[in-house]
Amino acid sequence: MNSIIDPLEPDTTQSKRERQKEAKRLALTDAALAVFSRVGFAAAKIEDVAEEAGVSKGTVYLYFESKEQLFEEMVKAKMSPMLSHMAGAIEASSGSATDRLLAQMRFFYSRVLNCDRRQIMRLIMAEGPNFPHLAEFYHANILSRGQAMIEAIIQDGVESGEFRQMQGHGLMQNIAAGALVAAIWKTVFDRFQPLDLDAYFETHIDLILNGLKAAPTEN
Amino acid sequence: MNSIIDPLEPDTTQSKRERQKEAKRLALTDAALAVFSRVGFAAAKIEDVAEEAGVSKGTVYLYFESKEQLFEEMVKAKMSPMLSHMAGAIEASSGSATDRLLAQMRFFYSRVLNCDRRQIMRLIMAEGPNFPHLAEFYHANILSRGQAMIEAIIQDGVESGEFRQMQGHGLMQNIAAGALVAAIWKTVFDRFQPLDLDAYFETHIDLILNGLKAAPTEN
DNA sequence: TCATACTAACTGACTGGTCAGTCATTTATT
DNA sequence: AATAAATGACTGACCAGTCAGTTAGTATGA
Repeated sequence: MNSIIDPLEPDTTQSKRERQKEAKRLALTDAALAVFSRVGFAAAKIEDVAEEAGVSKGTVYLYFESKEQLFEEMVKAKMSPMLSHMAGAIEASSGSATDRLLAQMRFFYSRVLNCDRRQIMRLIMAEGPNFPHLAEFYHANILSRGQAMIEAIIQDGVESGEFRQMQGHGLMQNIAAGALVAAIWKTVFDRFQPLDLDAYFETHIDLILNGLKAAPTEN
Repeated sequence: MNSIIDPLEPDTTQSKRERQKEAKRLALTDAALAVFSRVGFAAAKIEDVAEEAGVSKGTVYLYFESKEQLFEEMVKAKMSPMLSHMAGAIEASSGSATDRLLAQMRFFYSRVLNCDRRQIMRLIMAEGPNFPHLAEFYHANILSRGQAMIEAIIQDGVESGEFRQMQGHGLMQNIAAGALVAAIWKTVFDRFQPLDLDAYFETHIDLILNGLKAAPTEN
């Protein structure tokens, strides 16, 4: 229970209080994601976030300066796993370009679209204009990296003869677009026309890979 | 000035009052689009809409029952041109499937993405969960029709040998996705990384048409 | 053609409810 | 005992929606 038991364990140098504080911070960002997803930023009540996290309203303000800051911190916290994955993925380069592109897309579908993280994408689009900080952070840390990663893979594919040469303006956006639309559809229109994510994923990669593929008998 | 001058003119049977009322209604929906686009539904003030339309706050409530209704009516009013176009487009069927698909996409880019109407798409995505009525209307009137139109074109293309057969789940969403993402990018990330809509359009159709194209030497 | 009465359209000060953020007090930990 | 963490009643700003009062347009009669 105290730090004497295992003084070398990297994260157990924390006191009980520090661990509790960290757990509460996590509970708060989880609750914030749930509440903001449900009703959007403006209509979300701090009191509801507090209740969902099992604390009182005042406590929220011990962890976050303001509603705005809570929102921004929540997005950053929820997206950091994506960041570290992307950082690693740009380096790793085993397999064909096709396989690597597929692996990235599969990762994105399973770790973002198929869980509550997809709500964050909708929130960024919805609230982006009101949170220039956040839009900039998201662009600099997620979109730019995603773009670099995809463009590097495409470039390799062109050199290996798997893909044809395309002029690149908006290439990343067009390739990722299907995934984004899936996130939106699931959160807005699914009740009227349900979307089967697995089948959708197949259509998406089929269309994109065929779209990128070098023509076998061109010229 | 009065109706005796030209009693047969179809739209001049209206009194001066009626014409003014119609003009004011239009001014109000225009102002509402501008204000809602700028700050989102919740943060928008009715007083700002009123000021932008050149009337006082009370007047807004002579034309619309509530803030919600103003928002929904605005979306419907701004989208009705799309509706009539789509209704006609499903019938008209000259040219190859490729040409028809291209024509539809070109129309969408020029009449929706390249003007302030693209803000509506972002608003639907942002506010959709809070406006089930509106999401349903949008799905039933815009998305379903768009889907029917695109699938009909694809089907014709398959029969004529232009396109390959694809299993259709989410085909419309994947084809239209690039356009949606362009709308979002323009309104959220353009300031950090500007998007040239014309070049983007070229990439989009290039990727989609190549993705749909039947392989020349298959089987 | 003007004067008058009538009515539709508009106005903006006001009300009532909501909620972000505060802080004196209480509770838990060391 | 000392200190850190948590609480929730409270405050002040904000704003959707109202309505008594005002203005502009229209119809009628002299």
